Amino acid sequence: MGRGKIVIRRIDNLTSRQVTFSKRRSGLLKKARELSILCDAEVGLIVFSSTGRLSDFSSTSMKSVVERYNKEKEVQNLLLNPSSEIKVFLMNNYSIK
Amino acid sequence: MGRGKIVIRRIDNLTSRQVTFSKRRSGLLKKARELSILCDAEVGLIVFSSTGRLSDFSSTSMKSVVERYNKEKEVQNLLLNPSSEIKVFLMNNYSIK
DNA sequence: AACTATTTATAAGA
DNA sequence: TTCTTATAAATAGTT
Repeated sequence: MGRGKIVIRRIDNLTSRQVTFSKRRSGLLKKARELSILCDAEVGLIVFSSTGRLSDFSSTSMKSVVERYNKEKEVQNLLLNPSSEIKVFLMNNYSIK
Repeated sequence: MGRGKIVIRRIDNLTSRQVTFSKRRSGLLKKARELSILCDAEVGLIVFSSTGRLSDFSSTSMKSVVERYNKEKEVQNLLLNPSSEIKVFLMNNYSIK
């Protein structure tokens, strides 16, 4: 989106990289916020610049988003493990495959 | 960006909300990835749809992004507390204000 | 920090 | 849901 098309690879020039970071970080945060509002989604976004500066957005709180993420990943891991006794139990007792 | 301009508020119609979610989620994940590559940034993005489905992107691992985030927030909290002895120590011994 | 030419994202429609 | 397309929005390169 701009005067020219670009290839998605690391920008070598430091100044250009910082300018692009500044512009795109704003855009990304805006779009994260819009998605959460428009679609009633829970969103957490963490960005560290190459110089280590932190930007973040969360529709609720980052803590709750991350906790929910960790819980979901635990469940996914259980279900991904074919030999998991818990998976077998869930398959046998619920509609989970 | 589309046939008409929209206001950023929750989309009432379920179908429209799901369609918009699908499109914008893709766009957001893409832009998160692009930012991390172009600008050498560490990015973590977590999205739960209104039905609870998880999407995520992380340039490194979500675990490391979240750990870095938590560390940074701890430091910020220390520095934000004016009476913090640690802050006073840092101010006196380093160039931190 | 602004400006704009273009690209990209996407809202609405098929 | 997938594809299309007109238009809005983002942004790359410039000033």
